Amino acid sequence: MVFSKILISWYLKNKRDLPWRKTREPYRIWLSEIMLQQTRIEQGLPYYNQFIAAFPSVFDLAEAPQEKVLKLWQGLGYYSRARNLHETAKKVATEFNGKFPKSFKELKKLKGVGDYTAAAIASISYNEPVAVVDGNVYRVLSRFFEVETSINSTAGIKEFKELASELLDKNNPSNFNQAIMEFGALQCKPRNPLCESCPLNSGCLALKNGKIKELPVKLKKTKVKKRYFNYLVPISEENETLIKQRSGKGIWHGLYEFPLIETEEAWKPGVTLSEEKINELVGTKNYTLSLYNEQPVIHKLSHQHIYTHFWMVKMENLGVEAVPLQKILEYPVPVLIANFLEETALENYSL
DNA sequence: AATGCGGGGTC
DNA sequence: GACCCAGCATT
Repeated sequence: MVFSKILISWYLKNKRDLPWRKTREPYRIWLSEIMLQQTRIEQGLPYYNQFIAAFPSVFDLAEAPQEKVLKLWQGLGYYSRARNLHETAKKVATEFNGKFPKSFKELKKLKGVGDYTAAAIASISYNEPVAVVDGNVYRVLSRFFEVETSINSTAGIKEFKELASELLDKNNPSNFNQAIMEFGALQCKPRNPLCESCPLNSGCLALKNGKIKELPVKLKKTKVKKRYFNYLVPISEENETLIKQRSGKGIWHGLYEFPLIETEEAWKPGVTLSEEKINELVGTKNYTLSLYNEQPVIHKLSHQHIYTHFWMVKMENLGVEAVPLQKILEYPVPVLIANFLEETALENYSL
């Protein structure tokens, strides 16, 4: 039997019941694909449902304020996806009359839509015969064909794309693409794949040669950088605080946070913060400072470990940018801040 | 070609 | 602690 036939047959029997599998609407397929980039289905699923409920059409998404989009995205990570999502929605709504481009080539021009996502939308929504190559595909193909080319090398990317294209069932690109990904997620898992029950085990070269654990090959380890954050949590007698939107290229661009003092070194017991900087950030020298947590909260991201101290800063009043404590839960914030707000129930705070 | 970008799950 | 997840944009 042919590779593609076995996969599709396995898929039809084993596929999960997922909301984006009940439609071919490009809007819904696009939304699901953006959300699932580098994201597990279990993590993305509730976000998808909330987005569809809040924004049933691309026009609804286009018309929403950015803050509302980011708030719904809060906790999903890689926030540039949400910003690009919104920008693309506006473009599709206003320039394309709400219709998504109808080919791989045109889809790829949309912001946030790369090779994988364009292939996924084109094949699933329009039956265009273009093969997807995601982490699942790399794993399945590298194992079955015992390909040792690194999946994050230029040569590897090209080789796997060509291999996937050859194998693609051109009469059923939608099912083939979803089948190979679902197969990678459920059967040919990264760790402890289910080889005994695998419908492809008789032809799998890595299994035959004992190379399952070595494949796929991926070069370079990610090195983790340590950072030291001191958040000032201003609280005025009016029960107001300060919260600002992050900008620039770094993490959490577009999300809100308290005034931040980042240091090069870890905080040591007994050390306090520079009066000058506090004055600069909260706009007064008349404040009472108290450290909220002696033990740092360690927030772990893929490439950074952020050692965090929160400092309560009490003062009489804040400037025109002050935000009522009751409003802070409306802002999109990093999980690090959301956890702090959850723990302190700051919106109910009063002096 | 290399790097940065989140948060959560698994082992 | 290391690796991975329906990747992409930028440099």
